[in-house]
Amino acid sequence: MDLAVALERIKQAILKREVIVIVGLCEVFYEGRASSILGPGERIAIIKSDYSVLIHRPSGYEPSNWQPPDSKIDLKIKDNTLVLEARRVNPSEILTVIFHEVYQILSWKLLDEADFSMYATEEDMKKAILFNPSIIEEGFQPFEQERKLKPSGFVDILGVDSSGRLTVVEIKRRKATVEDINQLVQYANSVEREFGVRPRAIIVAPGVQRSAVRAMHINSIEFRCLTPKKSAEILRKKAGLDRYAGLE
Amino acid sequence: MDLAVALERIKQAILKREVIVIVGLCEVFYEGRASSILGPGERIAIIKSDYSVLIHRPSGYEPSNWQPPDSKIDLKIKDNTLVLEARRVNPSEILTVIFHEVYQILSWKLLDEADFSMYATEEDMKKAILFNPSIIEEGFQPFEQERKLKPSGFVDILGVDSSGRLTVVEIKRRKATVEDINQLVQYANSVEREFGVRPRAIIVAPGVQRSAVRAMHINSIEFRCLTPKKSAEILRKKAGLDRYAGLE
DNA sequence: CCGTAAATTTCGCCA
DNA sequence: TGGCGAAGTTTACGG
Repeated sequence: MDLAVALERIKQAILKREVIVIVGLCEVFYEGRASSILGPGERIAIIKSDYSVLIHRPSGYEPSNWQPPDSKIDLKIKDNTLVLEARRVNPSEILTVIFHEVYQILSWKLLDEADFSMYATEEDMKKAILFNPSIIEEGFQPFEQERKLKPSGFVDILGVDSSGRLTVVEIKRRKATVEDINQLVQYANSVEREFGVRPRAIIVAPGVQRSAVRAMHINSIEFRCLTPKKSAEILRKKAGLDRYAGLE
Repeated sequence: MDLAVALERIKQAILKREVIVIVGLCEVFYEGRASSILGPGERIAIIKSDYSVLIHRPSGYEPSNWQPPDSKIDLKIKDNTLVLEARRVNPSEILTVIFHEVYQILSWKLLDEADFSMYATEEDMKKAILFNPSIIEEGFQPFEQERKLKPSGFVDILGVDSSGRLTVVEIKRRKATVEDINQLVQYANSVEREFGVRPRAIIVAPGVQRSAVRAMHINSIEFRCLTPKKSAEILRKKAGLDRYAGLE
């Protein structure tokens, strides 16, 4: 495909706020927070309506190179190549794609206003515990969420157990790591400094990594098993009850 | 575009190990480690040669949904829609894309064997320090890298200073956070338990977040400023010297 | 704009 | 295969 024609085609599509797919033989250079060089190869470049740029190789989930939304896009012909530059400031970064050949250019005005809903997140686990605190243990009463701690950090849930003892709850949607345990210990320390009493500290997660079990026991951290999926089920049941209540 | 034709076109392209781009109006469902629902909208689906699948909305750097390489891809016509399923085991996950309309299907056999080279990584920072330890301080002598610690974690560089004192070095390519400081404190504790002496602990990074400065001073962590870019320059100079030595 | 933490994080290394 | 940590992580949510 003639590069001058390609350039004009891309410029028009950008003006029309279309999503553009460019297929061709290119080299890619990136300079910014890091630097990278990718030698010649056949790839797909995507310029989205929000001026984000993606370079995808024929394999792999991740783009080899990219520029996030609102990058400044420049196009030019140089030395019989089509040069695509996408710049960003703060951090100052530049992505340069040099097309030696362009096989095809496609563009579409795409309309996509749909909501994206995600379930079984850590947030859902927290909601499930707040809806049914006995997941932690019988008599547990949450009284605060996302409490900011003195030096830094946030407690997921702060509450009291059936005997009135202050309890710190940390939630993870994946197996708890030694880092997670250390973090919870820090949080418990902060809470102790602030409240003047040593709180119970409970990690809620689908499991605990083997290497974290030691740290858990040493620091008297307790564990409750809860998966994101189970939490989502609890919330679905709650939603059903709410709807039923609404129909009465 | 006729959906039966679209289906046949995609199947053929998969057999030929081509990279496929499908543009159309679709809904997307994901069920696995989490769940998500994305209502109808116009998007680009990409099936790569390695059987990874990406769903890209008209904006944003990240795909709204995806399946990593080696997913099992199934296609069928159902209720006047084209259904694309990409399954994965371990973790068990399924991505379902329901196309109500397919505007265009494109596919190419792409050849891309080029090496991807990244510079100014944390690894480069470590190499720069090992090449020129005076970056840490005059007389610093590294004697081990990536030393495994007892409960968990790795020390980037272990060495001795000019007075022979054991020194732990942690490297970060970005401003050090309070989490990074805590991690280094844990590492220093581990090293102290193992060697029986309290080591110096130095964080090497382009800077320290304001909130982390307190934690740094409290824990007697020292700071040396080094950027990934500066490290890459040092390594380039070294490469130049090596080449020069080779020519002599 | 900084700080903090989640993410279907992915990816690569190494035991 | 699982653990471990980096990443140009990105993104979202506060203050």
